[in-house]
Amino acid sequence: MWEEEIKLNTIYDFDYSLYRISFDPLATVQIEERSVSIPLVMANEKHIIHVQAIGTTKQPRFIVKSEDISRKEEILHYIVDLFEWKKDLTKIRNHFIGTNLASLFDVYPGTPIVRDFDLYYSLIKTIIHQQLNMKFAYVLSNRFVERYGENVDGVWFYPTPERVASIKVEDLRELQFSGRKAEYVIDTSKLIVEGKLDLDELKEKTDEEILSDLIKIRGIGRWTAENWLMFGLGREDHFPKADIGIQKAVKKLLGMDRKPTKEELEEISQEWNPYRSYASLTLWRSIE
DNA sequence: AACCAGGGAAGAT
DNA sequence: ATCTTCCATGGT
Repeated sequence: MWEEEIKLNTIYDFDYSLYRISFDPLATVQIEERSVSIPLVMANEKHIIHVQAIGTTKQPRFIVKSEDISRKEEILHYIVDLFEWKKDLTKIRNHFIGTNLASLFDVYPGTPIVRDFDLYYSLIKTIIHQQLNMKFAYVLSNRFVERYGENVDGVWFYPTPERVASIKVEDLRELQFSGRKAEYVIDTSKLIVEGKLDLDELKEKTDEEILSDLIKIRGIGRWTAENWLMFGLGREDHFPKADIGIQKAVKKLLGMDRKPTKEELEEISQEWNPYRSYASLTLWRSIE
């Protein structure tokens, strides 16, 4: 067992991270204790990492704990990367002073990109959630994880690509996946197992390269690819104009009586560059 | 009961 | 290239 205290030199609203993570009913978030237990597979070993906030948005401090002392540095590196504790959110908030999002960034300072714990999880979850309301989306996700994933000491480890590649469309139909969605999930997993899709390799490429690579895969469109860039990789400058939540938030922001058009979204997002992902996060947050 | 949901593919123009 | 239709199922 080891434990490390970490102090940040930026604003950072970790309670919002916990809130977002808790959208997933299978996530092990303790809101009162301000902590989360995170599953991490490293070199085929399963680790559980406990992260607890002990500071404030203005002065963020955390305690990170886990078991395996021999992996301490690697695990800390993963956590700092996952929660983006080296990003300067103060600078990013300042970028929005004087823009059309100034008031929202005033209400919600230090909103981080809340990244998914794992690249494969992020992609498959996004495919499963396509076109579904959040409630049913998580019902499907949970059935999927409970049937094909693994629970260790109360923490769920997401199904592996190998496991998912071996299941059949009918198996997922039983969980109330549509046939099409079942194909997308299984076939994408097969691509990964066969080495035709390497998410860790993709990570090194530019946003544009990743988008064009992912969109070639059946079942992955622009919305899914952009979501993966944001929530899988934490890329800073994406504005998912196709997302219904974003459209609603902009409609509310501008007091419109209809959804904004693509052109209008393009127009108002210009001044957010190069931090459009943070603008998107804050917009989503404004309607949650 | 009708329309929507943090879409995408395939077909039609 | 851009617009429509279909897919599939629960939520409101």
